[in-house]
Amino acid sequence: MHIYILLCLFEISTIYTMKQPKRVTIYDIAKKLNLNPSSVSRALNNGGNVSIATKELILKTAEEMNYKVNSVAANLRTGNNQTIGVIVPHINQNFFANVIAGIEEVTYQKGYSLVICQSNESAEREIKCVDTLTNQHVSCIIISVSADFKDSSHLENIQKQGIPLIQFDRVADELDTMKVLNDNESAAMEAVSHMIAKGYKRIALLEGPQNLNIFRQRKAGYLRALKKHNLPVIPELIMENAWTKELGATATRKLLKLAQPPDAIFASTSDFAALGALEVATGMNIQVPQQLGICGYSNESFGTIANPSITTIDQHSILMGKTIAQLYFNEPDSGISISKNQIVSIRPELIIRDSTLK
Amino acid sequence: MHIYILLCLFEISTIYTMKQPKRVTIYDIAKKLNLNPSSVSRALNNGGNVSIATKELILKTAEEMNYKVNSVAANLRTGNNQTIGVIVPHINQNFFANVIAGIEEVTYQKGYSLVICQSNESAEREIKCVDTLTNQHVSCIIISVSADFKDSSHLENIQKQGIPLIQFDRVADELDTMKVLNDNESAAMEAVSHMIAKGYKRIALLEGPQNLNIFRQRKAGYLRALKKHNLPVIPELIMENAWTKELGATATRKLLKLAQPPDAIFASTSDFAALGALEVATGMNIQVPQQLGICGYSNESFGTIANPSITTIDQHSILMGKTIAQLYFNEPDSGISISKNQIVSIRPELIIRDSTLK
DNA sequence: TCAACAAAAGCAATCGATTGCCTAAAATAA
DNA sequence: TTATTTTAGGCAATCGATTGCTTTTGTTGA
Repeated sequence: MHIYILLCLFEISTIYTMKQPKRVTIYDIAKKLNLNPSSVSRALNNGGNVSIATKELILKTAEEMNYKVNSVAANLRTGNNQTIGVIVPHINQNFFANVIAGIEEVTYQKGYSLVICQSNESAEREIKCVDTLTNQHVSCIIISVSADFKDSSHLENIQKQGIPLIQFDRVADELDTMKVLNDNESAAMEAVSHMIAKGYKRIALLEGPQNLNIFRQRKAGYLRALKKHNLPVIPELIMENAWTKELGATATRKLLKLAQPPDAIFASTSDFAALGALEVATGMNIQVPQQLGICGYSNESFGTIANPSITTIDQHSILMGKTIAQLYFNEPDSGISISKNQIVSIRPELIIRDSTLK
Repeated sequence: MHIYILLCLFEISTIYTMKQPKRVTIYDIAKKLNLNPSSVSRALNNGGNVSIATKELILKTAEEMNYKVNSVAANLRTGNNQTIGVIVPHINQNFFANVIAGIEEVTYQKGYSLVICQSNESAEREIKCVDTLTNQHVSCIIISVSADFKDSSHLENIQKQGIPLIQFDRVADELDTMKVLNDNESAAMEAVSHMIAKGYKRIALLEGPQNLNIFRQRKAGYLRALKKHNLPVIPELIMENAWTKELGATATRKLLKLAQPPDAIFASTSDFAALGALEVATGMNIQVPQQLGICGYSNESFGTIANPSITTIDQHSILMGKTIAQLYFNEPDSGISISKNQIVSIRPELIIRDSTLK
């Protein structure tokens, strides 16, 4: 009976030990070696004022005791936590996943880690993400705003807290921050000009939410191309909010039912919308590209697989991510650069495939 | 001249202020209200021992002074930082991006944030990621190991530090941790059985690196299906390391050149490999699915777009992510559950499309 | 052998929030 | 009115690493 109870207690203490194993600190190392914690700290950080002999002893003991630095404590003291926060609408969208991969590639080299948040296209949630990251005192916040974006006070607040802010792709234009952008207008203009050159004359536009700069810019590029080539702007060919495959399909159905249907569609929102358009056209026995040209945006992986393959615009997303991170590291210490409204523009690339080759 | 210098100093101090604006702490609030920091802390955390009047005053003042809690300091004191670390081979692969999105959905609800690392399929880098996360004292580490995975001492070390560890998809079988897995063997068996039922008799296997459990399991499922239906195992139809589109294409070319080529290919590695196979077959004027059946794995978005559409296996990746996070939150405090070798298995789903419909 | 100096190691404050314990004040009961 | 109990708020230690300053030890040169 006694033995049973003893075993029980032993069990409980084991569990407790498992839950909260006391982690080894520099104090433990110091005590073991009869040294002062400061010496241990200096040894571990390659600081001066430690003899080579004790330094090696400390390093060896730390290794033996399985010591791991507590970055939380170190960060509190030094005030710099090597962490960068990233806020995107969705982690699992190709473009954003690639940008993050690009950022990570650079930050990893520098020994920084990334904290990722997704806003789910909701402004409310975006604000919460910003709060989380500012509370954590991250070294920098990188953001592409949600579709639901309304006002930028939460972004201004980041700056007020003294945290460098880098916006990319979808940005609040009016805010004076570092920005890494695609030249959407030029890309759209190039795409539409290409279609005009191929002989398309009634080019429809599938546009995205106009509160986002990127969709405004793409529309501007579309309009500029028409103007340049003396083509009229036909309002009934401009379809609002067609930025998913389904919405793209719906918009295309409407377009193709017009008395004077378009002979081409520029799905400025995404390749998904372009795919929706393609499927609708194919379903109606309309020949692509002969009767209808289609151009997408974003260079999704399925673009080459579709039949016909889809002309699109590549945004160099991984490069974009790398550029963002480099922008931070090139000027990490200069307070003034933050206010200089530094903008880096990446030139997207038109990828011509079969869907516009009449 | 004096004025010039003064201006200069002013400039410099401005820059300095921008770089390191002193952030408002509870001490600032306490001083302003002639209170003790402890009261401020209690007021902000809804702790007791503060009158409603002072509490409201404190909250109002905190708001006015634009106070943001310093989570680093709070975490150091409480020892619990609401952060979960995730290590995956690549952030920008569909499957992993979706799993992360699933994890994030749950952790966000709980007020936790995610630190994401990618191992780039390198064991060395994976170890560094583990170090970073343990140093940060994250509350939990979630990992899917790299293709380069050799030994699991770094994972054991996570447990030694008392950090709960959840492995998913690609796991170190021998380690006693929580695991969330796909039932790869059953799924593979189901897929191959389906092909056999459709009349395919010489089914080739494109297999992945056998140091990864998932590829071993899929192979086992393939073998079990053959055995069950009394089909012989033909070694020359089993192709090693065919786990990208290119490698899948190369393997397929070899297979189709055999004296007795296969009449079906099970690309157990990915839809990409299946796509490679499909393109090679199409290029050789071999009819899919009439002359050659093809089945992939992972349900990539292009599966429906390919011609013919590709039969595949959906891994329910977002659900998997959610399950992982829930597993952590259901048992966050129970030391014993960690050692119970808790395994959750998610049943993948065979998605039959045209590429196997002879 | 001793002064002068350099190197090594110790001391103690600090970062900012949290929390157990204690005291003062207010509210209630006797 | 006094005794007793709540309630509000203050004090000080704590989490673990870092770092300026001081003290001790060791080395070099005279």
